[in-house]
Amino acid sequence: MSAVRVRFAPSPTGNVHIGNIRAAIFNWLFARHEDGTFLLRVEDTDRERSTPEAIANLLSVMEWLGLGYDEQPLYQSTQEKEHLAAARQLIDAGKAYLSAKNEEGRQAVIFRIPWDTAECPAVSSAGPATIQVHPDVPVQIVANGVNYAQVSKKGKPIPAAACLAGFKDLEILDESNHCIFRLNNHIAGVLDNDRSFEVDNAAQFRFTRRQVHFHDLVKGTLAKPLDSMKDLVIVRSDSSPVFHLANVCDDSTQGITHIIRGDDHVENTYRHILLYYALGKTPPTYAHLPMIVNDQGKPYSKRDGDAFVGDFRDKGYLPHALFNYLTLLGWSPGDDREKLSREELIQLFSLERVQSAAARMDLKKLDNLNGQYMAELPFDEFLNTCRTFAETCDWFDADAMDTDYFASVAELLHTRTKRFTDVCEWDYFFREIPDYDEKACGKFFKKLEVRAALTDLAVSLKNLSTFTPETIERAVHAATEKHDIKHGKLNQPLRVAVTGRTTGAGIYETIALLGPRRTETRITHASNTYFGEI
RNA sequence: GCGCCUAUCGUCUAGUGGUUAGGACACAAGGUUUUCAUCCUUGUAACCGGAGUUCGAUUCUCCGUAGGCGUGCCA
Repeated sequence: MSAVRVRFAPSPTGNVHIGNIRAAIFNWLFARHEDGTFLLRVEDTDRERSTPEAIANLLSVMEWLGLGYDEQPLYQSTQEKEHLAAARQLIDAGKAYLSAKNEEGRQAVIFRIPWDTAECPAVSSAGPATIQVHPDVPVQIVANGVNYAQVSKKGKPIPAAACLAGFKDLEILDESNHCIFRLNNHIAGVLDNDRSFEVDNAAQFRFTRRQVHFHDLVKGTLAKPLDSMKDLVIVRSDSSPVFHLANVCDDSTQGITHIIRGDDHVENTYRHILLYYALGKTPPTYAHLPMIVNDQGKPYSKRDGDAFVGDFRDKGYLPHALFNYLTLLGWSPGDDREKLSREELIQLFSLERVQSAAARMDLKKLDNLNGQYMAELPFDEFLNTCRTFAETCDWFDADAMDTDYFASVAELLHTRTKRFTDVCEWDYFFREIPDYDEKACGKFFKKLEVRAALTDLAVSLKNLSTFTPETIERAVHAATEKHDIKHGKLNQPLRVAVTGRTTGAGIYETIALLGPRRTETRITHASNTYFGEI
């Protein structure tokens, strides 16, 4: 086992989303490829929204997809003491401070983006910088940062704020370029919260820009200037730890070496890295995955019901088909292979090959892949799952069901089933009279000779001594010749007369399965109902 | 507004400083199947725009454009 330790850290607040589970899959694949450890951490600190049902759903979805985790899952709610201790540590070290009191007289804990970055190798200088400032709005320099107004293109003031650390060596200049304030002269007092300043008539900031940077395994080297960051709340005034703190603490205690997550977290990463160093830890390696978007190219929202993993299971997809399809969203093995076994995926997976643009779900392609997996499913397994899905269909009658007959239907349709929900369309095998596609009836029952041939067939099929695909084929052939119909031109009318529809398995096999009685009844029904007047 | 990220057929993607820019899904045509589906063959279809570097740019750089993410006492 290698030193690699990764985790999937969902918050159990409802159904598991497809984008989430894709992150889980990539973590799992990376861990297995590296012979490392894959952990589950349940971020259940949102007590209002985290429910036992959601946790059960999460666990069942992971099991369904075969995403086995190593070690016991860590429930974040059990770590609150550790989180608060970390906050205490930061306060004691002067790296975090308390907010102003709220109405109830309580205070939040705020992490200060560090002014002194000596111990933080992720911060580097980006050279001198200037920002235009609107003179109408006084610049405030206080313990929790700098408040000022930028100048819009139209010359209007736009409120802005950033952490103190963003403005190393800050000089504030007035409109005639005179320096009217030097932060370095006052920084100690400001940080200690003894001093604060309000500077009028400021026109420009001149300072040394510093930035946090890290190397992302997917996106390369990324950086963010400190003057676009603000100090952040790490413990709310009700004493509950905030995501950023909890996340960093737990990743640290779980010994996570690689954080693989959606790229909506890129911006958080800069803050997390700063937190790691402030806590005396070294941050892990990061890899940010592109988002999965809906067929409109938009981010999935709660309204995209299709996006829950459980829905794919309910819609009759095979877990490995979904798994395989999801690996192809934002990743490829580098050659033309697409249908890949789990072993192949483990062997081939690498974060370096992950795409950085968002990927769209293509349900058609998923269907195709699912059909491929479906076709090679062992028949017993196929049959059992068909049975489960059939039970949800309105035509299914558990008491009256002939299991051998059901199995024969399943066998006949096995290779043409793309999803298990297709089973519901097998209704024409089980109803006495199926629903008829009237448009198809109009089209295929038009010719007189076809009607006559079908009427003949109702009788000749009924009188067959043995009722097999071969004998049926001969009977159809005979009727075709007798009524001077071209080869094969009776098959579709016959199919419509017997099944009500234009597609299905081979028609002889279908009729053989239905049996002589039902066949005759249906042809007669079709004749009476749809042949109409001459 | 500001910061960051992204951009190859309709979709998922491969790929390269010089290629007939490859594959898959979808779509279309033909073939096999006396029928349906499968299957086989073929076809339609892409380097976001503009500059620059270069003998040569889809590939490198810059500027646009479009989209995404972030800018919370949400996660």
